[in-house]
Amino acid sequence: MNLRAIKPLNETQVRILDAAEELFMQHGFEGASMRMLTAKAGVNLAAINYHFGSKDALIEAVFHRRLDPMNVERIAHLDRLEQDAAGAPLAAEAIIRAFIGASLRMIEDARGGGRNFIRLLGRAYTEPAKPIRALIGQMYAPTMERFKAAFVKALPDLPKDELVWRMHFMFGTLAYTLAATDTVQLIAGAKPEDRYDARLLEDRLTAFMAAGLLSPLAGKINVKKAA
Amino acid sequence: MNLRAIKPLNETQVRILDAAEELFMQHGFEGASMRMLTAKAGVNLAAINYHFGSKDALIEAVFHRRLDPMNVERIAHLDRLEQDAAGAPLAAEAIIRAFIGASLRMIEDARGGGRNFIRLLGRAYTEPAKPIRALIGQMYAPTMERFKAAFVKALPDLPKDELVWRMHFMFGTLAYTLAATDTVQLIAGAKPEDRYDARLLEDRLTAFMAAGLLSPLAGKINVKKAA
DNA sequence: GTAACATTCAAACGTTCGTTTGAATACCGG
DNA sequence: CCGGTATTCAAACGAACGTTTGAATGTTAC
Repeated sequence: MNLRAIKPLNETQVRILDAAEELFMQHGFEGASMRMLTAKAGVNLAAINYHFGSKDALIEAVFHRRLDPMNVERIAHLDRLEQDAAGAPLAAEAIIRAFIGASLRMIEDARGGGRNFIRLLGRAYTEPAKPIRALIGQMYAPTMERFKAAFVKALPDLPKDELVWRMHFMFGTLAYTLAATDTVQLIAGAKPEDRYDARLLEDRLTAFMAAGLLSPLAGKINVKKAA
Repeated sequence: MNLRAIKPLNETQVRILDAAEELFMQHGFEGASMRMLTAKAGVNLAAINYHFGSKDALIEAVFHRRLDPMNVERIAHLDRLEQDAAGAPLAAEAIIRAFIGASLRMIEDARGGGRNFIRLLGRAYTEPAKPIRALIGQMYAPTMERFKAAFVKALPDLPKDELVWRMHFMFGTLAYTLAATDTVQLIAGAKPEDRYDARLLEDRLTAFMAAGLLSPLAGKINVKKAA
């Protein structure tokens, strides 16, 4: 699908990618300048252009390094589930966990850059710059198709456009939860320390999403074109 | 609560705010330059600094113009519901509608700038720049407290920290849905034209959120500190 | 050891950024 | 009609932006 990971990264490239992950997360893609990035990485200003070509290409590389393996893992997980089920329909909760588990496990990578990337990713979904949204979109498209097919099989009675909407809502819930840093504190006395208890968060997210996905049809909804 | 709306806006200020709403939504706060903004508004480059003081102050003004009345409306709606109920507990769906209705109704303001603002708002929740997140946070804090109290009364059996998490998830679902422009098309053959059928979208969102909010406790979740 | 290549480095490139200035014009109470 | 305030305007400010350059340094192969 992508031929990018075939050439291994040297140390300088890794340092740049790690710095970019953190600074893009903190300041956004435009807000993090080449000088900030190279200073944080401890490399020369010209190193990014030398190793990646341009700032935009660096942004691409940041996403490819983490997102490609993440989506591979998601699909592999789903394949395994279906194989074990041997034709029987999967539980919606299991499909949801196959999708969100890859993200949440990376959050536990506390000292590595994984957590930075996950929060960056949550923000990228609503990034204004078109090229970035397009990049994210094309990186996710095959995974989304795969999971949509799995949901269709698991929920044969749910109309397709209703499913699309509910997948959209689920995706939003996940994206926002990953991106949000201090918004929980808005609502109440937050305990940021257990936001990153990935196991607990996965349970809560799965319960919320599954309930929304399986909620009964209102009946009214399907008359939209009959009027 | 805020003393900003007391001085009426002249035409130049309104033109600037409208242009800012659209360009901030399309390009982000850093991506939309003073020259772009003033050109779109049809005013001189110096007009923003003259009328608002700085670009950052303009950003603040953009949010205050729409968000303050929106939160006033939300709380008024909730007050009315509780008054009509005369002490009886409210349905969770009704509280949810009181919150999301104000946003969704503004989407229907098709030719006005309301739709632009709503999509901008959806993005601002995950904005990297700290001052902007802080601004949004303090503008929302009282409303959040008010709605949290309403949910507590409506769902007395739901543990408080569980409620906070579910409110967080609901907020994310809404924010992402408002911000998303073409991400739905990721999932399947999307029909962007009915994304802005606010009535239908409100039904779908309410059903999804209410199901998540009311989903049964997994039991396991509460053992987190007992272990 | 030296030629060939890869990488790092300091410096500068032209452009665009947000903001400021001071003169020109519009508006308005007397 | 005039004096004073409010607004608009063209021009310029210094700073920061992403990128390029060419020399210096490291690395590898023979």
